[in-house]
Amino acid sequence: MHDENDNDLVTQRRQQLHAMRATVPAFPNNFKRDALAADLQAKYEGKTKEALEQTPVMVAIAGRMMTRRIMGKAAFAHIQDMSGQIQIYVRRDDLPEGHYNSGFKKWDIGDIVGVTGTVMKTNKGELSIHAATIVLLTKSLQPLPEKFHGLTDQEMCYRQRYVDLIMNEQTRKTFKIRSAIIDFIRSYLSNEHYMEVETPMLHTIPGGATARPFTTHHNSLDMDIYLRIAPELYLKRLLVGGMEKVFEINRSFRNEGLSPRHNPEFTMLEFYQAYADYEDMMNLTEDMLRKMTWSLFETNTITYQGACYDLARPFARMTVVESILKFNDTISATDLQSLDKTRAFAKQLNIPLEDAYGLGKIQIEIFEKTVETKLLAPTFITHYPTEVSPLARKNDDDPFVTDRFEFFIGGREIANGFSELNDSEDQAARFRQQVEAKKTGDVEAMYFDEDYITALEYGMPPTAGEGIGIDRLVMFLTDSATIRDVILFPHLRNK
RNA sequence: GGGCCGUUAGCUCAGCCGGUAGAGCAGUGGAUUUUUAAUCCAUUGGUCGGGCGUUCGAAUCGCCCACGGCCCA
Repeated sequence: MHDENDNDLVTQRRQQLHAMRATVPAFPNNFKRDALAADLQAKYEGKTKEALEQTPVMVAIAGRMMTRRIMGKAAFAHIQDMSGQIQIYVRRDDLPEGHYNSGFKKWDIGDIVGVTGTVMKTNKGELSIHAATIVLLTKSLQPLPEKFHGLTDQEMCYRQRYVDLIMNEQTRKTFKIRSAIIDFIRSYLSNEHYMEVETPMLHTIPGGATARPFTTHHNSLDMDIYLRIAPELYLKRLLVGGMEKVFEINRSFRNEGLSPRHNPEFTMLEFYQAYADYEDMMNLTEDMLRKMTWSLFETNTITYQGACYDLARPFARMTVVESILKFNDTISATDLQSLDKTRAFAKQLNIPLEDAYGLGKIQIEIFEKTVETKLLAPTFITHYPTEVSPLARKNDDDPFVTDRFEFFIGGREIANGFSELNDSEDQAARFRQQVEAKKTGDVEAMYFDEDYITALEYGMPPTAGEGIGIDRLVMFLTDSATIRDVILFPHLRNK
């Protein structure tokens, strides 16, 4: 930010900084801390004021000054570091000459300081550091939001996440949990002997999902390329190569609208396991989520947006058709076998239909409209129509559907998995259907990926795979209403 | 895409039957050696999101636009 944009508060602070530059190194980097606020709280909270006075403990802490109360020749302030906050007690006569009046008293809330001193307790019982020295490590030029209400403007929280993180404990907590979730996934899969891999984000043929890609251009090759919409087809090439258990925690990109559940870039876990089927994936998912919640919260009961979810109980399982019947009294199982009757029912629900839609696609439209948001308790929905599952293996008993499931919790899709289609001839036929759909105007339909077919022709073992939406999972486990609350820098329009 | 709500000091918010903009916190000056939303006295600070219109006069009424939020598709 330039001087001409400064308000009075910034101008004052800039003047202080300029005055400081003239006398001392303004941004020193030689202060070594040896303690974190939360560790000190944990270690010394139980000690009495007297005990701490009898055996003084010297520590060095550093962090941002969040509050300050000056009472003449003594003052209190709170210092915030990555672990939490701790109070400091600063007395003029206990500091080197000049440090109090010409230093500390002139600094501002928001400044980053280093403090050495002894651990003490105040008369009111708050653990504090009695400062022996205090140095300014970084001058903050921008004033922080008000101490009591903090930053509440959601737009500002997203646009200036750094301020949100400084001010809001809940935001810090959400992203700590996000990190812990990803940690847990890595260790869980690693423990199951999965190998973490990295596949391209720049794709010459976007594939692995039905979605519109972002397009960009490679200058020296003079070719259009796409940001990946999913890593699936590359991961399955690795299965052909003999990597029998792989996973990738991937950023994928889809060129679609923004919503409380959609960000144009999002994080997915995809994992694949040879000699497994979709039921193995469901079992793994159930086990992993149960252990995850226990590992994170030491409970399997999760509160999300006021509702309670028990992940200890077995997750429900039902087919797409069963779920439609459960939530729609006015259509029968036989009707759902009939294209005409199902189409009429969808029209009754005001679902816009294309002529090209077959029975399976219409069933899924009905499912999304009437079932999805009602799947609150953890539920696997299985037997997705082959028409809408171009990469999934057909069911042996009923080729109209595939060996596929999606997982729902809180009315929201979290995961999608299936027994993989490893019949190269069937896959080629499915791709051709997708290309036809694209010709008739389906912008989300897939391209024909010849190299992927070639890979399958070398032989991919029977395999099952799954994708889990990490952002949505984090939303659920952090009680966040929107995806923007679980992405550090969510996409917003330019102001 | 449609509907509703919001945008006023650095932050959190009043003001909205039109009559020259206010509080708290932060800041500034002063008092204060155990405070914790510290306290006490004094005080600075605003293109009222942007534009156009109505009017003698618009933060306030109307229209358009931008950004955000919620709901619906």
